[in-house]
Order: sequence, then C-alpha cells, then structure tokens
Amino acid sequence: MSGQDWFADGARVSVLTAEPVGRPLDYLAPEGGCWARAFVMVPLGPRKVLGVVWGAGDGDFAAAKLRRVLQVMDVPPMKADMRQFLMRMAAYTMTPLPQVLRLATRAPGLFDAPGLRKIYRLGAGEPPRMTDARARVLEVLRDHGGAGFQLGELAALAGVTTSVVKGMLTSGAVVEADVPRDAPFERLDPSLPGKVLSEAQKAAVARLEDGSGGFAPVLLKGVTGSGKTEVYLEAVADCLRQGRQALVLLPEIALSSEFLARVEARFGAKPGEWHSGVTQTERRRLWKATATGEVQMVAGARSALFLPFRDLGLIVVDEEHDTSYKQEEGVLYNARDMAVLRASLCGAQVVLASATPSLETWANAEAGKYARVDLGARFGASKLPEMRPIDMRNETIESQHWIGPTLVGAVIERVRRGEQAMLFLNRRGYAPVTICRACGHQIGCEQCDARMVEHRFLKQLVCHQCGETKPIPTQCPNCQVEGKLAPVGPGVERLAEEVRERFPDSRMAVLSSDLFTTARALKEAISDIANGGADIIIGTQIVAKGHNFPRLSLVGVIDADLGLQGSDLRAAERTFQLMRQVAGRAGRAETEGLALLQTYQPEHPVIRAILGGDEEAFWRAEAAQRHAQHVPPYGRMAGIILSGPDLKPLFDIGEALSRQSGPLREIEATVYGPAPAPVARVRGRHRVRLLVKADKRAPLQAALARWVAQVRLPNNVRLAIDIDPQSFM
DNA sequence: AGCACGCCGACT
DNA sequence: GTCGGCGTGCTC
Repeated sequence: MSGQDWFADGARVSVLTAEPVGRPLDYLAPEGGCWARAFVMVPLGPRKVLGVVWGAGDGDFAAAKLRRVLQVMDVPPMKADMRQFLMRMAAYTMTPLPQVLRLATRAPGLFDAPGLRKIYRLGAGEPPRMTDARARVLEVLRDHGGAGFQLGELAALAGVTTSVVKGMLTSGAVVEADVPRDAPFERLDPSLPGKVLSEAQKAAVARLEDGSGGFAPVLLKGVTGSGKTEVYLEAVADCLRQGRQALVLLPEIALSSEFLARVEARFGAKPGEWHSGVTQTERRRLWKATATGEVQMVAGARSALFLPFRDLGLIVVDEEHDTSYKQEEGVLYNARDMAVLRASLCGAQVVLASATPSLETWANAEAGKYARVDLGARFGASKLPEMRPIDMRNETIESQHWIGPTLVGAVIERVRRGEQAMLFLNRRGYAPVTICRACGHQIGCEQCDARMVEHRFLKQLVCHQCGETKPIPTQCPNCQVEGKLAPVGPGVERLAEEVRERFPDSRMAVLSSDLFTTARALKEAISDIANGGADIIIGTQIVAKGHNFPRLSLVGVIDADLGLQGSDLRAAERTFQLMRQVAGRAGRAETEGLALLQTYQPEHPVIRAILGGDEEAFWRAEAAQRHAQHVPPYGRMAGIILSGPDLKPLFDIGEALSRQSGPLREIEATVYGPAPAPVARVRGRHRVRLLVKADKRAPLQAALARWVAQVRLPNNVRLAIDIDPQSFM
C-alpha cells in the first residue's frame, strides 16, 4: 500500500458519484479515515448518494464549503484495476464517467444493511419446568445445533410448534441471534472428473492452458457440436485451480438452465448467475460475493463485466460474434471488446468462442494479436451436412411461390422417411412489400420511410424499423383505387401458406420471434418440435441459435441471396454466419444431413465459401474488401446519433455538424449524413445519424470531442456518440 | 438526476 | 399585485 491509499480523518478526498455531475467532487474524509477507492455515502445537495473515493482532493474548492463523507460502506474498496477499467472505458466510448460508474454499482439496494434473519442456539439457562417438548428441543440443539437453526426448521426437527421454542427464550435455555441473510455460495470443485474429451478437445485444452495465468486473448473456433463448452470449462477449471475467479459471458438467451446444469455436472455446484431475470436480493448477494472472492465463477449477460471481481483470472465470451453483445441504449459499448480491455488490465486470459467469429476477431487472430485454437471436427457421431446450391435460374416456379421443384422433391423425400425438414427465410411477417396494382405505390411508414411489412397473423402492417403499426388498408392511399393492393414477396407467414398448399399431409411449425410472446412459449414450441411434433419447420433468424433437433436432416434456405447485396457493411458476414449455423442444424444426430441453398448467384464469393466449406477463403475475401474501403476492422467508425421530439431541428444540427467538419479534417476523417438512424424512432423520439470514418491510427475520440463541442444543443435534443457502431446503413 | 432560482403570462 | 409555467445552473 502506498501512502496515497489511506486518507486520515478530515483529509481532502475527491469522490466520484454515479450522479450526472461530470467530475468527482471534493469532500472531507470521514471520522476514522477511509481507504482510496472505498465505497462511501456522501451528501450531495439535499440528498445522500453513493460514491467512490476516486483519489486525493484537488484543493481549489473553498475549504469552508467542504462537506464530510457520511459513511464508509461495508464492502471492500474498488480494485485499482476496476477503476482503471472504468476510466479507459469512459474515454474509449466517450461516455461521462458517472454513467460508466453506474454500470458498476447497478445492483439495486446494494448498500442497504444486509438483510438479517434470526437463528436459534443452545443457551446457558435451564427451563423452569422441563417438558417432553422442551427436552426434544434441547436434544436437537445439543446434537446438531452448532451453527444454529431457523425457527421453523428447529421446531420441525424437534417435532414441536414454534411457540415451544419461543417460550424457551425467557429462561435463556435457547438464545436468539441475528445473522446476515445472505447464504454462502457453494464451492466449485475443479478436481472433479469432467466429461471424457476427444483428442481434438484435449489438444485445445492444452493450448488454452499455455495462455493461462496472464493477459492472453484466444479465439476458440469450433462448429456447433464440436464441444467448445467442455473445452472452455477446462480453462475455467484451470483458473479455479490457481485460486482466481472466472467469468463466462453469454448472450442473454443462451444463459439457460441447461448451461448451468453443465457447469454443475463439471464442478459439483452452480456458478453465480447474473442477468436481467435475477432478483434484487440475489444480485446484491452475488455482487458482494464477487468482491470478497467468495464466488469462484459467474455466468452472466454482458453487464456481468462490471462486477467487482477480487481476482479475475479468465473471461470467456461465448458466441463472441453475437450482435447482442453490443449495448445499443444508454452507454454504448461492445461487451466483447470491453472484456478484452478489462482482461488486459487485470491480467486475465480471454477466450472468445464462436463457430463463426466476427471479422474483427478473425483479423486479430490473423494478425497474431490473438492466439487461435481450432476445434475442427464435430464431436460425436454427427458430421457436417452436405451442402449444395440450387441455381434458381434453372428452376421453373409459379409467381408468388418460393419453394422450387428441386427443394419440394427433397422435402417430400425426407418427410416420407419420417425425418424433419426445415425451411429458412430470414423475413418475418407475411409479405415485405404491399403494392398498388393500379398506380404502383408502395405502402411506406409515415414515421421513417421504410416499407411496411404485412403481418397477416397480427392483421396489421408493421414497420420493422420503428415498430409503427397500422391496419391493412383496402384502398390505395395514393390513387384511392379500391381493392388493388397486393402483397409482394415472401415472409415466413406466406411461406407457411405455400407449405400447407404443397405438403397438405405434413405437420408444420413456424418459428418466428413475433409469434411468441414469452421465452417460455418459444422454448415449449422448440421442445415439441424436437420431440417430433412437426415434419416441416419454417423459421427466421431464431432457428439459427443452436437448438438441437435430432430428427432434422434437411435444411432448405429459401433465399440465400438475401442480404448479400445490401448496403450494410456486415451483411455478407452475417449472411455467412447465419447460413453456417442454419446448415449446422441439419444432421446433428445419426442421420445424414443435407443443406440446399436456393440462389440466383451461385458464383457469389459468400455462397461459394459457404458451399465449399472454405471459411478462410470467405474471411480473406471479406477482409480484403474491407481493407480496400478502410472500414472496420481496418479503419475506425463512429456514429453520431441526434434524438429529439421533432425531426427538423435534428437535421438542422446534423447539417451544421456536417458543415463544420474542421476538427475531423485535421485527422483526415470523413463525415456522412445526416440520415435517419437505423432505428429511426424510439419511444416517440426521432433519431438522425451521422457517420464518421477515420484511419485506424487516427486519434478519433479527441477529434470527435472537439467537433461536437462546436454546436449548442436545444435541451430537448440529445447527442450520443457510438464508437464502432454495429450497423452502418 | 433532483432541486432551487428566476423571469414572464393569467388569475384570486 | 402573486401564483406558477419550466428554462438554467449547481451540487464539494
């Protein structure tokens, strides 16, 4: 401990709070002093707020006006590496420090006195009258009463009512005591035998062990079913054996009881669990247990990255390519990137696991910044499906139909054998476009210009950009002609109609996120399908998420070209990941899988890479293209999002920024926009976006700060900066 | 974020 | 005259 770490009574300290007061404020250290980085309660105006002792006070605030720290909280001080992490993250994401601190203190009621519960123990007194009931209570306490019992528990064990126990308090034969309510976490035992590993898995585990004990990022690449989880759980075991803590980040939907059960099978106890569904009490308990080091492993959604680990030795980011790691509201950050930052500051290993890594991660591995471990083969008897294109230029197909004869034949063959077929179309709703056959007008959304998608199931038109809905009109809003509006193009609902028509004797199930209101309903539908409750499954994106359908042997991709031609930079990458995952659905068990891709451009590099199984070729081609365009990961981008109740002032400010681009020209960055943001309206607020593209080595954040400081914002307009935006349309 | 301060419109 | 609208600024 250096002298800077302790502040004596009355010393001037600087305290950062999670209130939007841009900087730390000075206070006097409390009676008895306090440690640097202690969690404290301080007075702020009329309120009492939580803060962290950020350092020594700077002394330019009148001493007479200083107020005193009210209380030092009964939790360990923040670790120095955590403080560093929060500062680096604030600087990188250009977020005010208090907002970042809020992420790290978000367990509600965190600093309330821990809940107390009463326990009952053997006392020194004698009951004035010994009865049978009283004797039994004393016997239970003498035999196993060391740690004490809860009231109901003791009464039940002794076979008496609780009033007997209570009655024994006055004589002192039984004593009551308050103990903290939080139950301890069960210990995880890394020495338990794990599952038997394949040779490939053992080799991967050995490679991971090489990097343990310090900062070392690794890409762990393996297809669905290759046993990635078993491999990284061995890295967790290794970390636990070193006495350090491990964090496994998962996309929220992947944090299932199935995953927790696998951890329990490996280590004999469940890990700490952190996600939006965890109760306040549990959050408080886990937060404290990570700080004291009592909890050895946490499985959590992205915000678990801000837990106060005492000694974090490993972070696993499972499904690292998953777009849900990017927080799109409030503090805009990518949990995968921040995991690497945090690990670098606390000397932890990072394992980025994926079957289809993001191009960023792939490029980092390629450049040698990350180690790379490949789990080639599928684990178990199943193998990758055979993949073939169906060249749609050679198929004859009726208008308003999308399943070509070749695919129809394949489905019939599989269903006849009692197997399942899946048809994949990444388009929700009934039809993506509604057009007037009289004047050619397409029905658009009034809020954001996107075309409205017909949802026949909901009996509405829905805008997939802003969520706006309206009834399906019978009259054209442009030429007023009645009855000429027609749905054009396929959505999953319409595909379902075609399946019913072509395969009338088959049982069909549709998996689309908007058809399920709860996660539970979706889970039930999935397990019903897995048990053979359907012959033909129609699905959107959600089927790509790694459910196991043992009887599935055919996947037909209705429109493999979708998204290849879009203006979104990551479209090809996402299409590739999706196709790989969907194709990976087929043939996971003993049956031989087949994946058929309907395409009009079988020679497109993405399609060729998927079919050829030559992923590296795809990534190299994609990387070359991004390199040429100087876009991520070979250039840097930032989004500026202006939001407010009226559209006009947002565009005015956006255009003003676009004109005054001097600070950006200094670093040779370019501005695009303003344009409506990808999500053009959120909760009644319009959103307008500008994009900035810069060289990889340019000091982007500093230039952005100088740039946006030039405009004054009316107070109903907010400006947010999104470093490394996910989508750039 | 709260909360006070302060400067202009319609009311007992 | 004053009650109250919410724009502006401060909190150590």
